Amino acid sequence: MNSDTYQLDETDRRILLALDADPRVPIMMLAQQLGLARGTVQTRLERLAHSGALRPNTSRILPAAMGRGVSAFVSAELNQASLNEAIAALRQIPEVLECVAPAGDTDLLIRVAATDPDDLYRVSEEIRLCPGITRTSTSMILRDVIPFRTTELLKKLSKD
Amino acid sequence: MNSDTYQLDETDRRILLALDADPRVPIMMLAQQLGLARGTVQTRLERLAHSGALRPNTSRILPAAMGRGVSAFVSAELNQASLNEAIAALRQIPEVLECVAPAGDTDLLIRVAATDPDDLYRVSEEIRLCPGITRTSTSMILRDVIPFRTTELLKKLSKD
DNA sequence: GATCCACTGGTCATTTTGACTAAAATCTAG
DNA sequence: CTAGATTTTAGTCAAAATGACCAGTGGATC
Repeated sequence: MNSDTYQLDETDRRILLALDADPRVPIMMLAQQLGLARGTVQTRLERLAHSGALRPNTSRILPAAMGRGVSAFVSAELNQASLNEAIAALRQIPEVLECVAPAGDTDLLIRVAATDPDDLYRVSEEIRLCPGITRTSTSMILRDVIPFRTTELLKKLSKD
Repeated sequence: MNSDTYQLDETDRRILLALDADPRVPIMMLAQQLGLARGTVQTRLERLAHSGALRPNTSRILPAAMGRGVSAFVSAELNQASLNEAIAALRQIPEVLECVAPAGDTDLLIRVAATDPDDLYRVSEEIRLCPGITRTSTSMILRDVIPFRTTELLKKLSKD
């Protein structure tokens, strides 16, 4: 099963929404809250976990609590022949929180966290030195306006 | 207590790292794995939860499992006088997964999820019509190269 | 030397878990 | 419409985990 094929139904969505409020809530409470049998919730949760419909888990720690209060996006252009090496190298850099490949001039958009502007400079240098990367451009994140969420989308699905 | 002041110690990091593997693991198992008394882990977990060091929880569901297989970044320029209205309007759009304010020409960088390119167009239109937003530019995400993670950073802290 | 603090290792009653049932309800296809 | 498949329910069980306690220990700080 993979995320491309598995589609959530209303029950899945309700479970996930409830889990949104507290990810460690006991299954029994969930079942009560949702008016489902415990076994149902238990089965659904197992199915979800194995379905590939969930993002890989990451501790919910804020970079700021690790002294990494300075975040930025680094856009990188690269020699596309060495894409895979570049990615492998980026994966080794702990300050790289995330990386996506967008369409357009920017080949890779990399999210990083640093302790201060100086450290940010160091990290972006480290990225620029990754094999295949030809150019980078760094843009500090001034404010986290809407933190990542899927809740609203889940709610929307439930409505229609 | 807030995320700016609270700093993790080695024990916190070990707990978070263990929680990384399985966010719903029982406290008792955690304590065993880490060689700590149960009470200690219990206290730490409570403290973490109230410290503001954790990101707001979001269900780990992948947009793709909600039929939102098409992701994109929408960069928006705006009349900065109406920043707050713009943000409030964006928050209402379920397809908006995240939004940050970077330094530079782009005032807001908005991450969206859509069902297909057509839907993506609709969403970016919706964003363009938000109060104060003067210009948008949409760039599809071709590949999620490194999914969001803080694990490596946590590990790095533990090393030095 | 006294005080504070976090951690330990222990208790307790209560709740939750995982792994099972069998029966009812719901879906699906011929 | 009906037979078969699948899900959900509601129930069981022993084992484990929970939250809320406790007194005792060891390290810092004053």
